[in-house]
Amino acid sequence: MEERKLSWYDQSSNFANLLQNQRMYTGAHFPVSATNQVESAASWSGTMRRPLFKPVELDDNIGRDDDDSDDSSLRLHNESKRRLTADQVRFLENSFELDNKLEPQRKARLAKALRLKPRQIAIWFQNRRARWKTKQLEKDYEALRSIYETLKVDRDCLIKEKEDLETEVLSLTKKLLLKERASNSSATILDSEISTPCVDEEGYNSMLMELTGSSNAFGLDDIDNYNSDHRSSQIGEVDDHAGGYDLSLEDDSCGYGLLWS
DNA sequence: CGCGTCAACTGGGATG
DNA sequence: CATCCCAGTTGACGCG
Repeated sequence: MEERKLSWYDQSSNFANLLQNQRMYTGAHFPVSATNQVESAASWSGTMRRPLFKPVELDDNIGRDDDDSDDSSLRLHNESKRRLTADQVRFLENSFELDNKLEPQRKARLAKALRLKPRQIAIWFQNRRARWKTKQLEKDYEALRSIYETLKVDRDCLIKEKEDLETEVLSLTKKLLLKERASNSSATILDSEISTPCVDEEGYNSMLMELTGSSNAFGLDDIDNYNSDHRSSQIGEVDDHAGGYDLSLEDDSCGYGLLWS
């Protein structure tokens, strides 16, 4: 026990000495409130609102570093599970901030200074680590949840953007096909005098029917597939529409899904 | 009285 | 084997 050689240690029933030692021990600075600890250390239960630990007799600790000796007498026989004083807790908190692990020497030192049993110091540090871990998990969870929410919003925006782009692609493809077919079909109709009656008001409906008949040449199958995958509701709508024309191309009516949508 | 908090315990794994 | 740590639990206590 090298601490015994230190002058502060023999007077360790007071916080000021221990505070000094902690500064030396870690080189860290304590908050200003540490002085309050020193002052209030004089009266153990001065500001307490409920029953507190009766300070352990110093003799109980001397020469006994072992945790598990006869601490069972601590509970159940005595009035068990009394809270530590605010000053004790504050001091332990400071110590915990410096280092959340507890070496035997430090444990003994704290125990003497706070008039607690080493076992109590160890238990306090264990419980404190558990509380810290719980809080840390909560923080991590919140951080992850925040990231998740952000990513979700981004994802939804991207999906919407993708859908808009796909719609635009389809629209442009349709226009392109119609344009190409229009330039071809005018010549075709003139040449071969197609007899199929095309009752159209807007002109391009007839071209659509022709387009359907030779869809492969224009890659319409791909678009049909897309429609059957993604636009089934629209296809139904188109089918109703197409039925009105009494087409002989019913089996390929999917082709209109794209064009009518 | 239910609930939350906290000191203390238990049991098991890790380590030297 | 002694010791430490951790996860889970218990029991006392205070509060709304």
